Amino acid sequence: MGTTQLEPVPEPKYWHLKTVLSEALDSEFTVGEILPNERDLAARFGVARATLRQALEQLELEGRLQRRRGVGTTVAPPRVGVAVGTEQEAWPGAPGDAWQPVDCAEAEPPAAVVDALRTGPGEAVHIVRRSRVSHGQPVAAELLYVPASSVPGLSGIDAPSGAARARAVLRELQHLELDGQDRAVELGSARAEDARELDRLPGAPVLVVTTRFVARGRTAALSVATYRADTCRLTFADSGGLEMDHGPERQAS
Amino acid sequence: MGTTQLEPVPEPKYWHLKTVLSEALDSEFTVGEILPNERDLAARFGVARATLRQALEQLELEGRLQRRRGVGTTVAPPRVGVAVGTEQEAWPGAPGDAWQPVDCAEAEPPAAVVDALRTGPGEAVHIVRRSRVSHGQPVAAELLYVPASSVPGLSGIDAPSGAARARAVLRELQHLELDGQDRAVELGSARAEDARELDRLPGAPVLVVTTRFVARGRTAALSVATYRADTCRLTFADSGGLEMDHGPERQAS
DNA sequence: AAGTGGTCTAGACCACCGG
DNA sequence: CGGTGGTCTAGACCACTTC
Repeated sequence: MGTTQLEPVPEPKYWHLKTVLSEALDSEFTVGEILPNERDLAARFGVARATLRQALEQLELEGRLQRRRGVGTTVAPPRVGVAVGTEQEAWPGAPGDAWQPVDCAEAEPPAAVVDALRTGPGEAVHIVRRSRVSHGQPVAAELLYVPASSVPGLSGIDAPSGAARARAVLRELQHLELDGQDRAVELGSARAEDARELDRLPGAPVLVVTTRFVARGRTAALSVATYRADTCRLTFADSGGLEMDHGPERQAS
Repeated sequence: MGTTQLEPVPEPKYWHLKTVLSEALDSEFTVGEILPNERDLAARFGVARATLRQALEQLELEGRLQRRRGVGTTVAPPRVGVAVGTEQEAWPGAPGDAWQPVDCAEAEPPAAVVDALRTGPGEAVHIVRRSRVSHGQPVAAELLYVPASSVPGLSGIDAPSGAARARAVLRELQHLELDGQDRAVELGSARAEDARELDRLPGAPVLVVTTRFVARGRTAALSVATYRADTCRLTFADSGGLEMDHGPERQAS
């Protein structure tokens, strides 16, 4: 038999470590349980803390772990399915949508939004902030950009402030006839402000869902929603109406 | 004026660095241009290489940079929009879909797939591998799980191998009437095999799109597609039919 | 105050790509 | 071969939570 060559091209330590930890999580830990601290774990596996952290970071990215400064590392529950685009053909703020208005300001939007809205440069829009909660945890923060021309009813009104004003903008939106909407999903990292609202550190990975609402051939509103990528699975019930109910759902591997 | 306190609660260096680099990318670099190497950049900013790398990692995650071992770091082009779920109500392999069959095997699927397919334990399924190319670059790898019961026409046939067999399975699928489909998107990290196919390192961030195809009240096929998260923006044209054509599209910030 | 995860350093070596 | 990004180390200090 001679010498058995275990790793002709050895895989990185952190990768192997991640696999080992992943299997341990499946077999020896229960949801919510706290792991030993990083220094102990690193010592136990005979690696530097930085290497151990590289493995933990990946597992957190995959939604297997949850880490909180000053507290510890815990086994994360399975990702929650969050419905996106179920209420087809409805404006934001339509009865029964999952969002809660937070406040509203009138300001000049960032350049990327100006592009999408095709508003003139320097033109102010209503910016409605909303948040979304699922299972008691905040899962998403949204910025909804509404050009003044989409909500003409608001022009002369003495604006209330905060959430009341946000609701007023949403109410006005419903008067328009919605022609359609399209949506894009991409990976991003949380801005400092979103991170605070999502109870994460700045730079945390998020799924950015951009939705364009079209009325009268124009983009009447633009929603940019950032979902916690570690805890959320975005679900799209395109048709057929069947619920996607597939248990713990590990990544097929 | 006294001493101006710049950072009462200083933000992390890597975060500040990322901002500085991001602005430099916008103003002083063009797509495809190569940046100075990491050791030089770190020295220029007066930080350790590890810290500089933390900033670069974030920028790569956001699709602003592209790094390749042995080559260097280049300014990435804007993310490509990849249509997902445009061809509503169509089986995989329907004429004109974006995927290219690679090969096909018959094997027992992972546990998570068994759950979703509701096949019995130990029951083998056809596993079709497909790949998707956009703008000359591979953007996604797919594993399509098809229970034998969904393609009865294949049972007695002497199976051809490789792509031909994959095409045969897809052809058989079209005979079923598709009742509906639902889809989920979540963040994952590339398995070693997918990473190779996507020209990335193992563990690279990917968007995992799971699609369940329903026929006769059962899940007749399950697709698990992993898209490069750094280069892809998944687009869903839910309705209205308007193209989403919003230029360079930075994250609204 | 004690303990946790988060940031940062300075250095080393490795795997890969190109000329 | 030289240069690049990728991995790994051993240590230090900081920010935060909890007791």
